[in-house]
Amino acid sequence: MKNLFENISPKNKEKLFKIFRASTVKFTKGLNIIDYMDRTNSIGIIDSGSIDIIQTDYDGNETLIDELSTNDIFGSTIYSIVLSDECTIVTNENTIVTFIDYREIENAEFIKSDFYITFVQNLLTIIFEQMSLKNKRIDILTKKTIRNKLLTYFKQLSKEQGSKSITLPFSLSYLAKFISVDRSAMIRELKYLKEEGMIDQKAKKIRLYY
Amino acid sequence: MKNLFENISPKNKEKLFKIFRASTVKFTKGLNIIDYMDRTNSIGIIDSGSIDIIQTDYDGNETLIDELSTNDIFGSTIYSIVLSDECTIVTNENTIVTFIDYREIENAEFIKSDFYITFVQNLLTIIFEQMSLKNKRIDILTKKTIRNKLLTYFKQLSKEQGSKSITLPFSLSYLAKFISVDRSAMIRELKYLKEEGMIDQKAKKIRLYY
DNA sequence: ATTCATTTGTTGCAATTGCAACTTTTTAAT
DNA sequence: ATTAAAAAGTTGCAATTGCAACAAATGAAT
Repeated sequence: MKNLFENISPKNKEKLFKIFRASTVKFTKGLNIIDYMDRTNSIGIIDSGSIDIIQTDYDGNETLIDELSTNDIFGSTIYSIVLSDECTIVTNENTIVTFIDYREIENAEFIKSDFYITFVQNLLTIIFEQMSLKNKRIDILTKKTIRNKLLTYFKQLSKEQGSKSITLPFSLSYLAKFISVDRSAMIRELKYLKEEGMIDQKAKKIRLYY
Repeated sequence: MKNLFENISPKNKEKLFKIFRASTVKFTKGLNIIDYMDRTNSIGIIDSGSIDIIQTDYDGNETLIDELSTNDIFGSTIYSIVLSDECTIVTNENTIVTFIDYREIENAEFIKSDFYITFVQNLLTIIFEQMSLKNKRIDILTKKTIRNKLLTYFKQLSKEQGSKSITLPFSLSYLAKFISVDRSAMIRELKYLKEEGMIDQKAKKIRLYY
């Protein structure tokens, strides 16, 4: 996976930081990042660690909007919901984030240097990757039954891993959140799939027979 | 909404077309676009009209993966599914598409001109918009009941339109597809919401009371 | 080694949903 | 104005799902 500053020397990285008013910040676990962000014009890219984006309703209910990890991008332009008042961005662990000022990408008429272009290209690559991930998730979420959601996800993994034997990148509990279904109902459905001989599954190892 | 060639003169637009091996193609209704695309490295941006992305399963079932319209972007980088063999991209109406060769964005070391940067900035803006749209849709799709999907969508619209009285941008039938639920079940749920006094709804006009 | 937390697995039950098969209304096309 | 084609709306019913309330297993931390 591409890094935002791939193929850019430390010296030029520093220049870019100045141009984009960028900063890399290390957060400890459990912090609310949102105060560190310029509320309207900055985007954050996670270098390492992970964060939760949580929305608090008018009636106090908390909804987990998204869980982000390495290379994920967040900011008002991307999550229009996010920077409204009812939103919290919390680190799940020690997390390093790079913030850049989005306006400077838009208004950088003066920059015609190689590293600027490299940077923008890197950014584009990361964003395309993100788009692809979101499309894949939508592909799953639009399926109407738990069974079809699971099968769609397994198919995606199988394609990525180039095999009918796949390994889940996360726990079953997390999978249930990812495909947005009740965990116990999902495990019940997995059982049915096993009984019908569609799959073999033991912990994170799954073999597809379809 | 921003156009890909916003603030770029016709002359420079032509130069960009050469650099990116771009072409703008007019398609009549019902055509399969996919043959016009370089299978691996080109992305298409819809200037006007609309297309369906359809996946055909191993057993012949057709699934509508996405319906795209003005400013939407498609291509192997974005829909990893798309350019596999089982995929068709069909125009719903007369449609104009601009294809650009993605490699040239990545390898354009030689270009340091203003219009190049403007172009990349426009592209970034469009992609950020797209990301935001996808996040919003995911926000809806992750809700577990039809009711919550509807309320989430209405809330989004209400925010965009700055009012508790909103106008749907498309038909109810399309809305059902968009939030991925059975149409008749959705209309039933709308009825309940009306009966409970949560909303008023007549055709595409909806008033929220929550 | 033991404790605590997380993850996995199970099941009954009520609520929600999709599906099918309709009718009615609205919109578009000649 | 007439016809055709979408869109909207209705309802019964079976299947799927979420929820709650558990028990068991696994993993991490001291």
